[in-house]
Amino acid sequence: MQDPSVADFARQTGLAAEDEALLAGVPLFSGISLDSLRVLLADARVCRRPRHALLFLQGEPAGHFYVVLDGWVKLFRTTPDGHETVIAAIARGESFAEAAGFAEGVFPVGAQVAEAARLLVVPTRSFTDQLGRNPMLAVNMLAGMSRHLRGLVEEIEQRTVKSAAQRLGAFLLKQRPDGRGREAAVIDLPTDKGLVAARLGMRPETLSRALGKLRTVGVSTRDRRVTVSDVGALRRYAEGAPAGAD
Amino acid sequence: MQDPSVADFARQTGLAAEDEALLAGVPLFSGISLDSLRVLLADARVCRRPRHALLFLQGEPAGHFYVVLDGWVKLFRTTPDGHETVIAAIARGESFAEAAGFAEGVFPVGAQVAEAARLLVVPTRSFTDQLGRNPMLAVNMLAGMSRHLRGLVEEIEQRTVKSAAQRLGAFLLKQRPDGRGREAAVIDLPTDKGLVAARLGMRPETLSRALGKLRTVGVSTRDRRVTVSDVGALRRYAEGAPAGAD
DNA sequence: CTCCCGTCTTGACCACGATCAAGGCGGGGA
DNA sequence: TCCCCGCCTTGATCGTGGTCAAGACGGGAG
Repeated sequence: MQDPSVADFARQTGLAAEDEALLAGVPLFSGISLDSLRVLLADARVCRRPRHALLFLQGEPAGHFYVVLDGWVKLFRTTPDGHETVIAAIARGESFAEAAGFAEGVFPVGAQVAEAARLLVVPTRSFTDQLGRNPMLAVNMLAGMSRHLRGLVEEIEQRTVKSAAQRLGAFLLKQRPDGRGREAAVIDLPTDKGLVAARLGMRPETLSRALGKLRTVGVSTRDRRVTVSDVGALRRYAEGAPAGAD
Repeated sequence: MQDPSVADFARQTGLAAEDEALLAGVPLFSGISLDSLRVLLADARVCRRPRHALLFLQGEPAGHFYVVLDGWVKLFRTTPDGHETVIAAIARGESFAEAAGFAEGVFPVGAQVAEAARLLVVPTRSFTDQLGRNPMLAVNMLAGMSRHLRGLVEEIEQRTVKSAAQRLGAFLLKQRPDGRGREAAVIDLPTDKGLVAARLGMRPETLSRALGKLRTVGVSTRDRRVTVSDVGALRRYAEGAPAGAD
């Protein structure tokens, strides 16, 4: 029972039905109804990019921003002395270069596909046009952003309060395809360990050692495949006090 | 040569002329013209509160948010085991509880005046009303917020890359009343050292030791009075590599 | 098959800041 | 006047994670 305009929306943008649920969950869009989202994103388009594809370079003029529908994207900055530092690793269901969504400018970092990706590309122009036409939409978006801002700040600040192993545990639990459960689980890391480490704000060596520590709570690894023998125990460890995992 | 409406604005809100410059510099309002700000804040009011005054408690319904025009405000959360932890220390020229500005809800933390304060109180209702009436204003605000978000994240992340002493140095330089200069300077800490430590994300003991380290670049302390013998040297230290301050 | 290279792991070491503990100093009240 | 109680400083110790260095492992090309 679909409104024809919904079908149009899907056809024009290239979005699959299940993508809409994902979009509704993007932090940037929290507080915006699905109907409003369809209006806001009428001119957005889906595109696919293979691993290692360059999306844009630092300093390039920006006329659009992105939502990751699938895959991973790496944001990086090229240091004066040549090599690149990873600024962030963007996962499915997250947006990046959002600042380019509200005002044109230049991209402050470069972006490269780390795992073959499906991306939603949103042009700045039509996005701000629609926001200007729907004032309450803009206000809702402000509300969502300020909530998001608080969350982000808290998350980054707790990088000091949670140990590397705990953060890794929380990350693993987020990757579980099936939402709930208490028994065993097998998780395939969504990207290579180096990038997972960057995502968690640690060095690859530290990630390796963190995986080692998690062995005491029933986590074993082979290449990218992680086996959790007791999800409940891992959850308790990830949320509990940094030290004693008894 | 002042527009009469400007005078009205000042009379109604209780804002002094020099406060407007401060407001224009508030991160939340970056990207909004002064004229628009006057509209947006028409229903805001200035109030004074003495040291230790409680502004609101965690969980209270929120119908307004604040801008600090003078003084300091401490945000805290009361832990289950009784005593409070400082979440943030808000300085002159910063806003807090902004999330309450876009949608009513409850305050997620408590707020107490740490140094006698002049505050601008902005009612949620009239604020969102005005935003709804001026769509481009909301869009500009979104642009400002997303820029601010990036800045905030970067600042917090560099808590890992800069040492405690460097962060303290940068903080001291920000406190200088006179903008530029290379010679000596005397700086009075804006609040007690415990709160300064919280502001910089460190323990009081660490602040004390950081002041000790700064002695090697010509910084001396007596109570709240800090004397910098060579501002340039301090700046170089604060911005340079974490280690060798030779 | 062998060589090479990139990814990952492991070990040794170190710097930083948190924590615990012990005092110094100063101001306010009885 | 004395005492007490904040605030601040200083010392000793410790856990965490970054860094440097050395291999292990696996896949692809020659």
